Amino acid sequence: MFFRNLHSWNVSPKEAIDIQNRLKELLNFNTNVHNVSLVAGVDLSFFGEYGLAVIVVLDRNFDIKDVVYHVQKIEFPYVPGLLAFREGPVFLKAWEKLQTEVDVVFFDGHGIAHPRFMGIASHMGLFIEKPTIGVAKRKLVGNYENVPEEVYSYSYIKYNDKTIGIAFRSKKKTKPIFISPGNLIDLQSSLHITKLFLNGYKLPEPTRLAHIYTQKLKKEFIGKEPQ
DNA sequence: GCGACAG
DNA sequence: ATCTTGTCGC
Repeated sequence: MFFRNLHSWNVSPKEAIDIQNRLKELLNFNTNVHNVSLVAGVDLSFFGEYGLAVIVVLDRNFDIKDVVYHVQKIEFPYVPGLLAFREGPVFLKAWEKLQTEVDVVFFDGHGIAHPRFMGIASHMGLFIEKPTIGVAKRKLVGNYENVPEEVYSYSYIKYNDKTIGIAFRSKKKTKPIFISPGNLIDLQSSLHITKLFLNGYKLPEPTRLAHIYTQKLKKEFIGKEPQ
């Protein structure tokens, strides 16, 4: 699949922050996402010096239509707020291998619910030029009021007087998940489409399945390839 | 200085 | 994310 390379990945943490501040001006949330038939879920696993990215494509019946993955060395350290610089390069290599056209892409991490509105879902959204949604298991920045215990209840995440996402109770007796738009989609649509792909678990099916593949493929890889 | 801190 | 088994609760 195609993607636009907006900058070099061989940068320092400080340069990465400058890039994020520059790219955030390119984000667009005024798009209407209609006819969502195929979506993709992205996740990564790690072993040794390597990272393994998986992209799973699903239809609205949760049937798997395609799966691609890519393994390569990880160059950037994990720094809260700079996740895209660690996982982005691996994801993009897997994205190049994808032959199936999708309507929306779910990422395991935040979209604009980020100190500079450039979480991995937003960052990758600018590269692949497709609607992206960030679904994280934990908060990065912002504040939100207590989310009622009732399923599907939610509260908005505020950061510097701006609404950046939603803390959403996706399953009974489970902590909320954090949903935020990446690029080319608005907050309400992000919530709506995420609900569309929930399948009885805390995390939406695209991301949940991508995670399962990421763990399974890693084990196969460790057993075959010499390290 | 202290607390927060995606994966 | 990853290192790792059982265990408490719904």
